[in-house]
Amino acid sequence: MEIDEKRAAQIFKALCDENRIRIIKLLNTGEKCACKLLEELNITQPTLSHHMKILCDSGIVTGRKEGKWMHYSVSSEGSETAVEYLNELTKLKNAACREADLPCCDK
Amino acid sequence: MEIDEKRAAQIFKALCDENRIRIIKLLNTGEKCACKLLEELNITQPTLSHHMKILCDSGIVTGRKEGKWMHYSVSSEGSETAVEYLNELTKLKNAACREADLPCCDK
DNA sequence: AGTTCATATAGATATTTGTCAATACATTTT
DNA sequence: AAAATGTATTGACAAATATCTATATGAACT
Repeated sequence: MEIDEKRAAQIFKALCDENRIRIIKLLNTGEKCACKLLEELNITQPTLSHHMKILCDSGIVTGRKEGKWMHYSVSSEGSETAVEYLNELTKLKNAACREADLPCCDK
Repeated sequence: MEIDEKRAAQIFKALCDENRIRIIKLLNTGEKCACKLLEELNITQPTLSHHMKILCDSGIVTGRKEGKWMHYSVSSEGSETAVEYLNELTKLKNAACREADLPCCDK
């Protein structure tokens, strides 16, 4: 897999705010509506809406509108992508893949 | 595992900048010294130093000083922690773990 | 149609962040 | 000891971000 830096940054940016981490933890046990999330977080409704947009745009969370209510849940597809990106980034490439496997700065 | 929001945010914050993603990609093929990284990135030396600090503080990268040179590599321990955090956050808890497994906003 | 309620958007603001130039620090070499 | 070299720190600044209040949008119910 080829890592697109911009896309990777977007995905991890969605995860780099404490409140968004809390939101994902709340969605961890299943779908929840915005009003439920709002009860549990010390933020205003527009702020929640802002965070949900970032989470949905990243693909990690999906939203479902039902009447007046928005229901959010963790997207298994989106989070698999995130995990793949993280694995691909951090796993050491094997020797066959390396061209630059030379001692560095051996001056 | 219990997710510490602050720690999780720190880990993912390290990954949410395009240049830091590029740095990790460069470390993907093995340890590299700062000067080598600097050659490949369109940033100044102080900016690189700043990014390396963030990456090291997050645990994802480790640094090794050898004379004048700093050698950086992806920490397998740190990146495993990151993957664990991401998995723990995004995997749906099974029914036994849920207390709140009720339809939400069923008004 | 008008009211109510849940969510989204707009605009303002304080904080955080990425960046650079200048300088300090530390280690090697002469 | 002095010069050279690689990296870290400081201070400044512009851009991005998280937050709020106020308002708009949209859907359900009288």
